[in-house]
Amino acid sequence: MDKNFTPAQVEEKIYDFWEKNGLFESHVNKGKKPFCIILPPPNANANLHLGHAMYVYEDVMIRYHRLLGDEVLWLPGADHAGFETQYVFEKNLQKDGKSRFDYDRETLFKMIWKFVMSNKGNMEKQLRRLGFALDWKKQRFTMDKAVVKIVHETFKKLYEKDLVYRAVRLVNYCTFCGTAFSDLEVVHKEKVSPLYYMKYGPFVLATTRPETKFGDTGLAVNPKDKRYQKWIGKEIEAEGLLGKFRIKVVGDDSVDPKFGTGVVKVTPAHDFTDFETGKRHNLPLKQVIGYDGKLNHLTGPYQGLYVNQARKKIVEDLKAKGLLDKIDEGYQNRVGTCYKCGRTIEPLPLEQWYVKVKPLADKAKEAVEKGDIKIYPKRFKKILLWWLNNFRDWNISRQVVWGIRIPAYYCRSKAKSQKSKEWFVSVDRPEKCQICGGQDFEQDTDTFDTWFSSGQWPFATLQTNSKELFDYFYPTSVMETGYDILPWWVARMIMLGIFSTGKVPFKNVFLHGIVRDKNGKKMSKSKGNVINPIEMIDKYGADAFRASLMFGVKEGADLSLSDERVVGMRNFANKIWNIGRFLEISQKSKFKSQNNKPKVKIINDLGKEFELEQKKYKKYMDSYQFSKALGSVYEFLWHRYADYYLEQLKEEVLNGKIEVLDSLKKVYFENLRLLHPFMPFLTETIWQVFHGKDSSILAV
RNA sequence: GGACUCGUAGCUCAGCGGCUUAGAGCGCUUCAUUGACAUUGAAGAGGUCACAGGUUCAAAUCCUGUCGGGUCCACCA
Repeated sequence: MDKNFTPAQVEEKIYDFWEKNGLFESHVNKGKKPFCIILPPPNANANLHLGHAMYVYEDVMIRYHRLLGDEVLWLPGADHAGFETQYVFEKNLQKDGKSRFDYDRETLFKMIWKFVMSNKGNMEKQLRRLGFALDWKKQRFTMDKAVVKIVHETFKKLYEKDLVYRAVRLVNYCTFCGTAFSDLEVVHKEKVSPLYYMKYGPFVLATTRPETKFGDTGLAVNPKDKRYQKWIGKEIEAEGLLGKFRIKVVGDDSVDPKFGTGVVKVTPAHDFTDFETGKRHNLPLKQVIGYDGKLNHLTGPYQGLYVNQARKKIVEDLKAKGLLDKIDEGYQNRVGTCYKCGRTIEPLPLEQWYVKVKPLADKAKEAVEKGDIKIYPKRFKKILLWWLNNFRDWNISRQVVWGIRIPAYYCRSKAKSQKSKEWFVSVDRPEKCQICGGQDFEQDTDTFDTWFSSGQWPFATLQTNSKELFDYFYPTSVMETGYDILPWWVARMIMLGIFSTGKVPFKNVFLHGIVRDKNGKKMSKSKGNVINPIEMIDKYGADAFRASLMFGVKEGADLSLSDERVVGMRNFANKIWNIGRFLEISQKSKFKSQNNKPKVKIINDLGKEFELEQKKYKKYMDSYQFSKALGSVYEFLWHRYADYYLEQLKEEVLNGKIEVLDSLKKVYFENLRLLHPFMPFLTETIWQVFHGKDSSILAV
């Protein structure tokens, strides 16, 4: 053995050895206890980041259970990540001076497919570098034909059970990204928005969005507000920028008499609250802003202006016409922005597919409350239940090319004759219209929200492998992922999993924290504090890097990563290596006969202490306290075994007391097995030094 | 406005189903060392456990409040 452990020399070889010998593979084995984790599929559009490295928690569980002798499956995969990927791809196009509008749908799709496939390969290589014991033969991609089929079937089943519907509502639309989003993709930001007090006939009313005034179809006051009661139900006449207009006044409880002047303009097509108010009072929807973010033909001279330009111009014109009462410049409110590009979200009316969430959430809630699914750390249970209680219906339509196209169709000839589309849902493209016999179908051009497909991941991956595999491993044992996607992914997997299979998708949820920089700051490209996991592996080895993500970290808490942390673990790895080296050198040395008695008591103490360590370790591992498990091995091997016992027994071993050496070796090997889930490359390398190149610590 | 979380050694953090001198990693100080390892060993310095009350024989640990970070959610136009 060399003086130091050099990870770069062994990691690739060892991983190949594992993979070639099928040590990560799993089979249906009724005689053994199944243990299964589905890897959260990384997006196939970029390199792995530290969030993915945190899946090391899964590898720890997987390898631990393999060593326990369970039948273990860790199933890898990749997510096409619809909008996200298209966004990344468009950024690349931009560098070449192109945009998505330069290509037709099919060409664009093909280009992205190619892009994704090359990224996917790269991503898989990187997962291997982390040492993950994944069963590659069973890997899946969310765009695999068989997976897509399942997604289609789920959609159809939801539709048939009346849990999916199509409706015109206001959606969260990003006019830059060109698509609608679900509520979760909207980030509310605190902003200073001037509050404009405009004159509306006999009233003055306050608004932050004067440019939507052309879409006003009513005014609202609180019915209890004595100042305005007499106007309720009447139409008023007012002077506007496009001349005189008449507008109806309604009474609505949602109006706060203390805000502004107590009078609100109702713009049902461009404000979520107003949309609801409008519905209550039958006010028409008048859309004056287009999906391109510009004012439309209903706005006279303002047509063609972007919202911000229009606002400026309109305020000027209002002033000029004496229609502006005052401006409160310091007003603060929260504005919805696009989580991706950061621009203001425009609420716009659009017809979309919605999942009726409540019935699904109720079942999910029951499963969580009953304990069919356990959540670790337990504080997240409350948060999950909060979400399940507060989800609104889920818009799953995305105006994006890259994704699973929604299998909904309408018959063109029928649509023409009836002037309205009647949608129907079909897993495969229909051949003939069942009503008019027509064959000219138009498929919905939208694709599914990525989370709609990834929400089906646990059962889709298993079912597309084989029925036997599904029956054996489902519900899976643990879902391990970052707490930041609890509502996006975990909650939806539970809802869709129960809906589709009648069973929970996993029995336990373990959530890890976010990796931050050494000062506890969030990593971001703009701050320049992003750490690349692969670079850390190159520098210190995969084992040291992996251990540094867990050592001394409370489960579910955020982690501050620094080089110093990894160095500490690199040193630990080297220490373990050198214990092995010492034992190896000792066993090679010639044994001289000895007269003095071996130090029996110390050896017995070592044995006892090891037993205690083993018990602690097991307790920690079985209760998801992996950091403590690692800590107990660290403490024992370094500070007890090496610093104390080895120092005491060193001379005897070097002088050839073979029974002492054997006891030391026994405890050492056992500890290698305890450490293996955390530091697989190191422990396997040492194992093979003592047990032969063809042996594996995993195959004992 | 609601919820969650954190405030412990110079730094990053454990400990928090109450009980001995409050811990780790890194950093720092002194010493040691030519055959396991300087990616080492030994010894050590360093903390009013944010603050104020309360419960208790006993609190960093439980409760209440205050201050200060962080995060998530929320249709105040």
